[in-house]
Amino acid sequence: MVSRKTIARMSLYRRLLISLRDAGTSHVFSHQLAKLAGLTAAQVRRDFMAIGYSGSPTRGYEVDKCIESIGGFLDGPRRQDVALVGAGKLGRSIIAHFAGRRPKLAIVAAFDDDPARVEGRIDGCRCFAVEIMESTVRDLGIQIAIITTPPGAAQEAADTLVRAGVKSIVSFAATPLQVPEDVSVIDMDITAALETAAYIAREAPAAVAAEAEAEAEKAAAPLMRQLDTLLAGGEVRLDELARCIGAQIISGDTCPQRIVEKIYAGDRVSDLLNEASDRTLLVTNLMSLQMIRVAELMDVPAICFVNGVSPEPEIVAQADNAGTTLMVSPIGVFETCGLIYQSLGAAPATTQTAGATS
Amino acid sequence: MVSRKTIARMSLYRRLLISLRDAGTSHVFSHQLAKLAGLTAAQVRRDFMAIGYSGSPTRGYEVDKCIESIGGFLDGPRRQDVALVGAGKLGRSIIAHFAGRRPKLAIVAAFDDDPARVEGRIDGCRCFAVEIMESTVRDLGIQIAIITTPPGAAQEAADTLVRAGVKSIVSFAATPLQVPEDVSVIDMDITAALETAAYIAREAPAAVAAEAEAEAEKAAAPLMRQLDTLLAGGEVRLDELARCIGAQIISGDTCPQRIVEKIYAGDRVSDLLNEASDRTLLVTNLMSLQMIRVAELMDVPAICFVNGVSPEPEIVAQADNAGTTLMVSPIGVFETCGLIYQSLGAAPATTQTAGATS
DNA sequence: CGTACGCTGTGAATCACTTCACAATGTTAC
DNA sequence: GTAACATTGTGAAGTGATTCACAGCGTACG
Repeated sequence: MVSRKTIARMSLYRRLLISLRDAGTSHVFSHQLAKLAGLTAAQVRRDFMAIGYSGSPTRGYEVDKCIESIGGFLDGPRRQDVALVGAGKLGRSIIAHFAGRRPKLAIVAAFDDDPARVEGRIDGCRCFAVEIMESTVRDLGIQIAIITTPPGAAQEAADTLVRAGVKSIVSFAATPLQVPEDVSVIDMDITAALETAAYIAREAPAAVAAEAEAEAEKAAAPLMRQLDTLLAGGEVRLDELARCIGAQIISGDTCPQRIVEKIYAGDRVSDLLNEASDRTLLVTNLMSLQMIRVAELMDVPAICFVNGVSPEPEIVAQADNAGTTLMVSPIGVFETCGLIYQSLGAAPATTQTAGATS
Repeated sequence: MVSRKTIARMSLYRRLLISLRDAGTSHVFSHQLAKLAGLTAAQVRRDFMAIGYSGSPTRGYEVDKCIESIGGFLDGPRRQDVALVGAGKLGRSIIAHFAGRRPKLAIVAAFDDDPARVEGRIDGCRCFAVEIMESTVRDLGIQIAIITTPPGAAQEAADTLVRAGVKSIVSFAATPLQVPEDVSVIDMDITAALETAAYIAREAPAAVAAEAEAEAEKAAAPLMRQLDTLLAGGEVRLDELARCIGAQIISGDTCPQRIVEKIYAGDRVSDLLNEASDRTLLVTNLMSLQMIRVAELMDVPAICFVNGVSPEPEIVAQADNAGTTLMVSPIGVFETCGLIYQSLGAAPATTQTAGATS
């Protein structure tokens, strides 16, 4: 009833929503989620409609409730176990990827024909010989499998799995699998993906005026608001900007030449969600891990703390990890904004020193 | 003009055709190729139409010519180089997967932030530090990249790649990437794929009566889901243990002196897989053949049923066969565990009545 | 109290992709 | 030589997913 694509998007929404929740956001609008997911707002609303979750016209969607609703839809009432065939590098990296991630969905057994790999443990998942795969999978009642074998072994593995009662297979093998029609295969064809990428890279019709236009439109659209946004006409490099205000770059100095064309001063997460972009410098006096996370989420390239504080190592680490440049201005928000404003040269006044942790 | 899906299928067709050629086939009909690819004949014909390759109404498509035509469409005139960011297990397995595969499409450089990986060679592909990624990618004129970093680093990697001139990215990161619109991203979301598979496996029912039955059986199985793992420090012989709790040994009395140092109480097979060893006594109230098989698989020396049940002959036979000792305690799981615990002599509390499938 | 706003939910329209259906065509059988 | 056949190539129809566009609604603000 619900399409496969919608289901895949649900998985994505949930991950995004969890990030938002961890960042302290309680409500989110469809267009914000759409931006994060790289989709349209209408798409997001339709998808939520499909699982019967409703938001409020004024507040948007409640993050917690929404995560829960998606959970009720995606997760079954019981835990579902997964088997993996082919414990090579790819297989092992997938096991590692899921280890302890979703409690309701765990790769519990791996199978391989290489005796060297059998009987070992890979990230807490046991590896068995393929010979016992059919009986084991059947006995464990496993209905989901991942195939990461070489192409030659994939079909045979699939046949065995189907006999053992598997209903759904994710295949990374470079071979299309023939299965009965009550079994479904999700094909992750890496070769096809790369070759497609190559084609697109080559035939990309050198984006033209269309893009410039769209970009301009986008920049123009979400501007004016009563909040503390200082909009500069031009663009500035981060390192230049830091120099102007006498700020010290603490972290992420690998790319100080990133460009900034907008400044947001404050710490209201919800405003940040609306205003911030990958060209926004965030000036804030709230030094918290949460802030870094939100910045990361919104692709904000840099954060400027004020009053000469020294961020805790944990914060610096998180920023480093996220690739967010961190700088500290020796002066306050107001003065920092003022200085930046001045150095950017003119434009009327919208500068404000607002904030207060929502 | 040609859709992304069509391009991906081209890649697949070519691989299938190459297999056919290697098998000595010179001509192929659309319906044959369709069967191999898991598509319809009409689809195949349309796709070939898109690249302007024609077959003969009577002989079908000429394998050699067809491979050539697809090559002319998919491959560029020059070799296209590919960069890979994130040389973890997944990254390395992808490098290995493509090593020397397609002459026109080669992963020529990998990048990682772990110094331990830098400067090494992975299947003939050099690994560099991320710091030099932008300049290197630009200098090599690379337009295609694969991202296999952890989610936190993916966006930054993408930004750097875009700055370096990359036009097309294949991403395995669990984060949607924000890129300018002249750059395209092919998302291989493994998490979404697996969760989709799980959903399909679960909702797939409706097939047959047999399956409905199986479903019902399964629903009944995990009734007693609170698993209680009682971990004892010491070692005990099986026959001693049986005596302590007043259990009757039914089968496998050949080696009752086997040693037990751990007790697992419950019937969650997936937990069993992780918890059980050849020194674990399994206390369970689920008397099924399946349980015996799992025990056998894990080399569990003994199973203790509870509430004084009488196992069916079939079950006893299977246990005998497997050399698994079978005993029946006259009391319930909780009491059985308690008694054993006590008899093993204290140790503070590690008894848990945990579980409950959230 | 009323007006204006911005968001959600959703029918309808659009778009993208796949399948149908059949004329055109070369091959074989006789 | 021609009738029967199986297959291709393709316009047209169908199907499924996405986007548009707007009614309805709850809130904020005057």
